[in-house]
Order: sequence, then structure tokens, then C-alpha cells
Amino acid sequence: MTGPDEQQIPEATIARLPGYLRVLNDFQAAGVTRVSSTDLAEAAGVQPALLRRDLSYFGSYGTRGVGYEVPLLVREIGLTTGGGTVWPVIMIGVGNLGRALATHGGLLQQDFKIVALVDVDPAVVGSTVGRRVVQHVDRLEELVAQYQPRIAIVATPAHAAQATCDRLVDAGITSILNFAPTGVVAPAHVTVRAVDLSQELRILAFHEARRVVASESATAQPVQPVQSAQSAQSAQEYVP
Amino acid sequence: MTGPDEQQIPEATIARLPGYLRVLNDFQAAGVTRVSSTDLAEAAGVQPALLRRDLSYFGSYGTRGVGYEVPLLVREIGLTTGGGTVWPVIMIGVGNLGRALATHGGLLQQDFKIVALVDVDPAVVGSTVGRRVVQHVDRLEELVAQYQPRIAIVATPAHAAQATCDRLVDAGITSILNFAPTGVVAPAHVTVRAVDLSQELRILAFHEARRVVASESATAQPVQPVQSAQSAQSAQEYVP
DNA sequence: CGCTGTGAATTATTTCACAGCA
DNA sequence: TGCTGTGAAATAATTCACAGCG
Repeated sequence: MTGPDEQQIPEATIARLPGYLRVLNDFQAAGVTRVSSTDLAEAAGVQPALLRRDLSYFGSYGTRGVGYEVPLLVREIGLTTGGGTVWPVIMIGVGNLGRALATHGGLLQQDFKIVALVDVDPAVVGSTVGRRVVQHVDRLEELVAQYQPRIAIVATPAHAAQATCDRLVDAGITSILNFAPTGVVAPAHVTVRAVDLSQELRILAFHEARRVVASESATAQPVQPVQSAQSAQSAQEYVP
Repeated sequence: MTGPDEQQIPEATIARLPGYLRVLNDFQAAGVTRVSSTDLAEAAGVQPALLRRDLSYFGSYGTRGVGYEVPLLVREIGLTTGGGTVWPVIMIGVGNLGRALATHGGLLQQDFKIVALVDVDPAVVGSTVGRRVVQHVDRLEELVAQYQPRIAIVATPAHAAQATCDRLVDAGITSILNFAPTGVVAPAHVTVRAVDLSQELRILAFHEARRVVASESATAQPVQPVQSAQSAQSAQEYVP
């Protein structure tokens, strides 16, 4: 048994790293080579102490009295979050949303590459989306074996999501980004992240509904400082 | 004084409510009228105790020894998360992603309605997307005044996101769902939620990168190199 | 008896605040 | 001097475990 020494990086920290990387890239593009935790934290929308704590999990990349070297930090966080390699990704479901995602610059960025697009609809199979010909879902296992993706994007209708995920997991996929408007369960060794548009809207609606109540009843109290929830990621991992 | 009873509902709980509502709707559609915290929790992917705690913030909707009445719970959570009204929503940015979102069933569901679509691109302005004619962004303030939306969906390119949000906030928007691949800042009274696709992928990549390191140190057996067999494991130096 | 609702314990995350180094 | 890195404290979120009611 390997000892329990492996510093466990908090999930909350992990979820913030891409954000740090983004603002660091902006700084770098602007020619900034050094940045203090205060400035970086402000740009990223977190407290300076939290930023320092987050970075400290990876080691000492700052210089006391000076700050952090932007290029160094970009490289370190980049590597930590999987940069430096091109991750092959398979996408299941090429409807409106899938098509938008597949051609969306954000997903095609540097470190990720969609190696296969899959759908059931005969009207879609065979068409070209973002330079790739959409394959029939029957070939899913074959395609996974061929391209060896570890990450899959599921953009199927709700009713097909769970079955699709099961097949993906069986085929060897270990990370799933689920856009289907339904929850999916997967074995513990698989990381599942869900992005649900209507859920996000509901959360906003909740806050709006609260605001109405608050402003109606607030005559003496200052308006509820409804904290703005920056960066919302709902991750649901199957826990045994 | 209204007493100290105004229970502050944890943000974490709020984020889970839409998920509960979804599985409750599924149960209801399946004709289930009662459900125990254990069953509901399993379907929602949380622990039973957590579900009970979450629901307890809203009052006692369960019956000891029996469980929860599905219709009652659907109604309560629905109302809490803004159901029962139709929330007008304005969308800024009608590119591939915006178009997909606008026509996506999830967003058009029951409680939300896109009342205006806005873009800058002359090639897009004037076209019809999901029964709505895309308006020029110049009319943004006018449209907000006309339809009184409180919620806005921002699906512009990164460079336009902050300016767009500023205008929206000035116009009176108090909730923003940001799909632009950049962070935006807003006054404290505005709720901002961000959905960033590439960030989600990076979080998955982080976990994948970790898995490689973990399995390598555990079995001394190198795992299948990812496609371009270059240094996929250069990220193994984060052991402090 | 079975299941909810919840105080208490536990765990996770954030913030404070300051020692220590460049 | 100025800013990082981090113990210690504070806060938030989750889980345990069981009293209490239908």
C-alpha cells in the first residue's frame, strides 16, 4: 500500500486552477512578467490568502517580497491541469448543442482535440462537423479503442445519457462531461462533471425570487447582500 | 423584529435543489407519489442525511415513518426555485453556442422564456432564431426596459463579455449566466454564474493527469501513453 | 417499526495574521 | 521593506446517530 502521504489537493482548489490559468494567460499576453497574490487574486475574483493557499499546494513558486513569475506559474498550473499534451476527446450526440460545442473555439483550444463525433440520427451520421465526419454510435467502442480518448463529452438527449455513459465507461472512458439534462451515475473511478443549463437558470431564479422577498420585507434591514456566486460548477461524483 | 429565524440557506443547498426537482419530476412522471429520503437521495446522487438536511431548511415536508409526498415536494421546491412564474430572459450573443442554447429545450422549459435575442453581427441581426428576430445590441437597454427581464444569458466572445455585462447591469439586470470564456465582475447585488466549457475540460484533465501519476506509482507499469507519446507525465512533480 | 428532523461531531474550506525570506 | 507561505482560528458543509412521531 502506498502511504497516505500524497498531499490531497482540495477539490475546491482544483476547480479554481483553470480560472487562475486564464487570468495568468491574460497577464502574460499583456506582457506582465510578475504579479503579486493581491493582483492575481483580484483578477481571478478570490481573496489573496486563498490564492496563496491554493498555489502552495503545488510548491513555492513565488518570491517573498516580490510576487510570482507569470511564465513560471503559467507553466506549472498548465502542466498540473493537463496542459502540455493534447487530450483526445470523443463526443456523443451531435445535435444543436453538440455541434455548437464541437465547433466552439473554447473546446478546441490547445490542449484538447475532438477525435471522434458520434450520433444515432441517420440524418446526422455521415455529415461533417468541424472537419470530422460524424460516426454512427454503433462504432463507439471501436472508436474509443482506436483513438484512446479518456475524456468524453455527452450531449445526447436525457433519455440516452445514462446508457451512453455506461457504454463509454465499459469502453474505458474515465472522465465524462455531461451536458444532457439529467444526472448520470458512474463507477467511483470515473470522474463525472455535469453542466446543466436549466439548472443554472433555476439557481439564478432562486436568487431573484429571494430578492423580491427580501426587498418586500426589508424596511429596517439593509438589502440582503446576496453574494455573487462566481464560477459555478456542479460536480457530481458517484460515492459508494 | 422578525426574530432571528430567517434561516440562511447554504449556497451549496441551493445548488442542489434543481437536481432534486429533476429527479422528483421523474418520480412523479413514473407515478410515484411517495419517496423516502434514501431513495430520493440515491436518485439524486447524494447522501440521505444531506438530502434531509437540505429539505429541512424549507420546513417539514416529510412524514416520519413514511417519507415525502412527491407532488408536495415538487411544488415546494419548484416554488422555491422560482417556478410558477415565467421568467423573461434576454440573451446576448447569438453565435453557434447562443443559437444552440436559444433553441435548446432545456432553456425554453416551462419557467423561462427568452424574450429577446441580441447580437452585433449584421449577418445575424434580423435573422430568426427560435421564433425570435435577433435585435441589434444597440437596442439592448430599450429591450430590457420593454420586457423587464432580470436574468440575462451572455454568450458573446470573451472580449465583449465584460462590457456587455456592464451594460446589462446598468440596464437593471440582476442575474447573469455567463458562457463567455472569461470571468466577469459585477456589483455585489448581481448574481453571476459562469459556465466555462474549457475550464470543465481542464478539471477533467487534471483528474486524468493525476490518475496517470497514481497508477504509475502504484503499479510501476506505465499506462498506455496518450496518443502522441511525448511527455504526458511531465506533470508529476507536484509532490511537495 | 420505519423514517424524518436535527443536535452534535466531523470534515472541508476559507480567512486571519504573522514569521521569515529576498 | 514587501510579499510569500503557512500555522492557527474561523466558518461552512457534511455526516453521524438517535430522539420522536405517525
